[in-house]
Amino acid sequence: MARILITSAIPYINGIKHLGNLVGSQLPADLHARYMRARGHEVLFLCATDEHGTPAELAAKKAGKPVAEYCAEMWAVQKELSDGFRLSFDKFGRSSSPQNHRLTQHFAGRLEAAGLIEEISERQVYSKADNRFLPDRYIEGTCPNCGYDRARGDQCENCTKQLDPTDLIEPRSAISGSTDLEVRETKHLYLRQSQMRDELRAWIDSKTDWPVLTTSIARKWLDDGDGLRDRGITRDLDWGIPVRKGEADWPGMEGKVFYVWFDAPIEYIACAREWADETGQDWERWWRTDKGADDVRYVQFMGKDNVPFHTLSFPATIMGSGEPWKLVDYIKSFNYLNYDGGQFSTSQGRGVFMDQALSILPADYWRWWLLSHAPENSDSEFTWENFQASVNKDLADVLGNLVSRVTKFCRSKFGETVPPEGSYGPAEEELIAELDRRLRAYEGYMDALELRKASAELRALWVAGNEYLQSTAPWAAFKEDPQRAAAIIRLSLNLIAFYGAISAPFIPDAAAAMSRAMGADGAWPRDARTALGMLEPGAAFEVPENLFRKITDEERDTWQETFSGRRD
RNA sequence: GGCGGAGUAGCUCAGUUGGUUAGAGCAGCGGAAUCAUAAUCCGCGUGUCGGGGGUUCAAGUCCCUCCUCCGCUACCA
Repeated sequence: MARILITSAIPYINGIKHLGNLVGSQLPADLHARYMRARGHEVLFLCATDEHGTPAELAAKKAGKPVAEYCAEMWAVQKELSDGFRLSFDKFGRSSSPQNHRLTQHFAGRLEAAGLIEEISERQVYSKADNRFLPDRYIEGTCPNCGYDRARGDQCENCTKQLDPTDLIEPRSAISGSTDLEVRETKHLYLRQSQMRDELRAWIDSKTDWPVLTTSIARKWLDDGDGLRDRGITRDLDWGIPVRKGEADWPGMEGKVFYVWFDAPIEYIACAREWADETGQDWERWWRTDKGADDVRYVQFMGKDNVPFHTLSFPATIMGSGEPWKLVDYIKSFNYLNYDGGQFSTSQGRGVFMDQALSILPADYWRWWLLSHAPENSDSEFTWENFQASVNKDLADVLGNLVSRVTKFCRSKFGETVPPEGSYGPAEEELIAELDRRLRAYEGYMDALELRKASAELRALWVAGNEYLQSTAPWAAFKEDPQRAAAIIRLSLNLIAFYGAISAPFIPDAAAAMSRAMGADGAWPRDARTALGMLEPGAAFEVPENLFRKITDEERDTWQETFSGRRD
């Protein structure tokens, strides 16, 4: 038994996430957490909302609420949705927690003591009307290159030219439209990541088993241009973690807060403290290698856009502290899921969002499709036709119908108890051999975080049940040899319990229904032979409701139309 | 522009260090069965492996070049 620490990239507080966000981090993390728990490992699975930054402030303003109140409400919304998708976090925390305030300030103090913080005076655009400094992308104006009148301060979307806010002609605030802007001097703290370049590179180089996607992005940042650049870790905002040097004030930094990308990853640790404070558990044995965490395996899940922060900035923070914090052991990163020929878009409301998905169909339907089509090797695409086909075929026909035909046949011929008559023969031996072979393959893929292959193997395990049933044909055997039919059905009922156990990481609700109907505990099977002899002959079982319903062509067409456009 | 990923059957995708007739699921066609959510099972794949060139006894798999799509490009998170 091992101890596994799992974190999912923390979703930004600003609004409800779409399925592309879900499949790139939280959902595969949950699959791994559920699987590892089922295999008997001790798991701590953490996630949280990422609450600081300009977008949160603006969203709160738009909603007409104080930002703290807005975040608290949105946290509750996201929590409810993650529960709805059956994400089994041990703690769903908040980056605005007191624990994270203390820890973030602590890290800043340590980094300062280690000489890794530098104060830099810089000039930034300030909007008097908005009473705030404006990040580059919140400044709009006319592009000096192509004349596009809605170019942003960081880049012109029309001609793709990289810009500096001061390049813009007639710059205005993207927030209020005000042109009353001025450049002001402001002081910020920079994390001197460049000092740690060699250390970071050596660490990345040691991770030979990481996905290429992960390491190539990290190396690109290490080597791009003059190499890894220092990074500002403070902002002139009201909402955030006040800049402090550990417990002490930070002269000259009054009124400033830490930048979200500094405090957000630290929330991974703070979240464990939130969990510990609530449950009385020990968080240090998960996070401090001097206090028991040296044998923890730490796995992170994220979309590819988050990789630089998890391979460089956060490790730099941890290494630079000089304290024995646990570093990540494996980073599983994902490409993007596209939506029906284009991108999912939060700003345009294009695609399916978590709340909408659950209002249409239960979590298992989405979990199955998303996990079995996870964008592991390249971007992948969601289409309603594909979704309908997968759900109907895999879940309703192959798995759901198998449960239905077995339990209903048994009820009509033998009653709702496990028939004790008859014994297993060659057909059963053959099935057991195949199930064992496939179970081992399935476990191997799950261990290796090969999601698509794991799902294909699980499906093949379900298919093996149909093949067995088809070839042994208990409905025919019943006419001449009822005992033989009884043995086949007894095995098949055990098979349902077996599937209930091994399917749980993907489709927890249906799997629980299968286990419950068979009176099984859902424990991971040791091997097929043992698993297929688990149910007590003569024991009662229930015929469950159909596990999955099918998606009709009409529904598919309706949904395709509904979600093609704009949300709200 | 730079960096990275991808371009394989109608669709979604697999294809270890180059090696026998390039695979899976879905869809399609034919058949079996009728316990079941008309659900299952069996059989059927002549694909310029994006184009071109090269290395090799042998390339989807290595090298060069071109084309197309996508992502990132660092104070949005």
